[in-house]
Amino acid sequence: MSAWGSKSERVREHVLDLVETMAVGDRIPAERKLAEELDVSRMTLRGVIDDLVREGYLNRRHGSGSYVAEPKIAQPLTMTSFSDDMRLRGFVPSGRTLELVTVAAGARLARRLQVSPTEPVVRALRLRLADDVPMAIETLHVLAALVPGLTADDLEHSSFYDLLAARYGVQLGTGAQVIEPTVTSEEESARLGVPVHSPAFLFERTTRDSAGAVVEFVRSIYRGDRYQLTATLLAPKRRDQDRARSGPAPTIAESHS
Amino acid sequence: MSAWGSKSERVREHVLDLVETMAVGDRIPAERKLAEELDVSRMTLRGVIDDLVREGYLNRRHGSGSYVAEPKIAQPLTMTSFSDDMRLRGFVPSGRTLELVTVAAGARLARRLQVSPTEPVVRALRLRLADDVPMAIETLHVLAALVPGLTADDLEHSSFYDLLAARYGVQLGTGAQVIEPTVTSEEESARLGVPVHSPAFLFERTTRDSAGAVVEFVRSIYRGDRYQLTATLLAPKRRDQDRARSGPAPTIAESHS
DNA sequence: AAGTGGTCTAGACCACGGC
DNA sequence: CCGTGGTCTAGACCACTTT
Repeated sequence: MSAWGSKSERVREHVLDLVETMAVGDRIPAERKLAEELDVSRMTLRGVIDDLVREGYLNRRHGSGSYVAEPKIAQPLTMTSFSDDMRLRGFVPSGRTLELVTVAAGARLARRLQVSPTEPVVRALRLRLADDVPMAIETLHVLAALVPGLTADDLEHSSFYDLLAARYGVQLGTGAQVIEPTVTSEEESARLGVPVHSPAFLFERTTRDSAGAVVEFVRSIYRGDRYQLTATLLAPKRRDQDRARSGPAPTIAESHS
Repeated sequence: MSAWGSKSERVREHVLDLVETMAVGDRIPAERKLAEELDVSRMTLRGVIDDLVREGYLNRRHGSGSYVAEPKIAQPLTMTSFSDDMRLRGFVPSGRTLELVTVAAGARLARRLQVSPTEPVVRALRLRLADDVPMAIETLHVLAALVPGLTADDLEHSSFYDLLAARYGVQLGTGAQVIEPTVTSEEESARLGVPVHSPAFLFERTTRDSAGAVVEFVRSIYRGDRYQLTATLLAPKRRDQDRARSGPAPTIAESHS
């Protein structure tokens, strides 16, 4: 996976399109057949299918075939915005921008964003709703220089990550998110419509672009009565004895209760 | 990856051993060279290295080489027991079994374990400590028939998963873990040594064996002041337009604050 | 230019599932 | 039995990094 016009990319699109036209549980064509149809070697097709299986689109059954997977109840958490996440789960996302200001980063935030403390930073406070029910409060910090002309309206009507890509040409790389349990403050409780000191998740996310530069720092409070995390644990690959390192990483997913 | 004596398995062990003798940042031999040394094709070796990269042992640099990766600060969460997790992080794990009884499953638990409500079930209540500091309270449920002769002492001196494998011949498959934010009850607070209503994680884990049968149901309370979760988000694979499905799953890891 | 990983090929044989 | 996925091969050529 890398070059845009690579054979794998093209095959991936084809197979993904195919999967989307099929029903859950349907068997996709045999690898040898599909590879020939798409004019690639079987190994190339297998690489693509391997990815799709890993991503949860397909299941393999040795000796039987590859089948369109059940859409996960708990969708994997991707680096999408809240909006995309909610849509993925069948909710209508919306948001209200409670605050949108440009301020100097300050010491703490400057360290997070890896910039000078005097660097102008856009701080946006957003209430996030799913089906018009408050779900989370999000505080977004992003370099002002990176998003000239950003308005509250932008944030309410499109995914911030879409904006970053489409308008500002920022290609996202990896991100790290720390998750802690917390309880809501009075202000948070009022905004979320939950009792004070309700259990909640605190998410702190630092996102980088594909070059490794910090793009944003986001602090979110998710109400614990409507949000849960689901981790799928995989059996570790056997190793004759334990080492100082660990096995395969499990996946995590968000879901609603 | 599957058969025990497969070439990939053997190669994996070799490369993993090699990695462990090298320092972080060292470059491993070139693929062509290493493949020849291990008497496999380059493609086979690449498959193994792909896995190791995914698992965080190695980093690849196109045109340069593959390098021993920095041990992750936040180790990936594997299907290990609390004991192994703590050891992995440099703590000395210990535990006190507060209760070990055999009871009828009852309606709720029977559904979780997928057995009859009258089925005898071992319930163990354990206090988990890291460096002698209470870290979590764990309630373990497992079919009594699966673990004949299990004693409180067993649970204090060895990993339950090790026990399952070594003494009872249970091979673990996948597990699902739901994570919610909560606050500690008075009893939990007392046992963990934290103020009442402290933020905490509630973990509910259902583990299956390699055949898909439910092995255990575990409910754990982790104190939120000493435990946090870290999710590594991966950039989604590009798709010309958004579809009803999502991209690659991120990894999650536990770490201490 | 030389060396490295990235992609792809056109086969081969094995292991499992279902008819 | 046959069709399926699982593994593996011995190359080829491309793209990138380093010298």
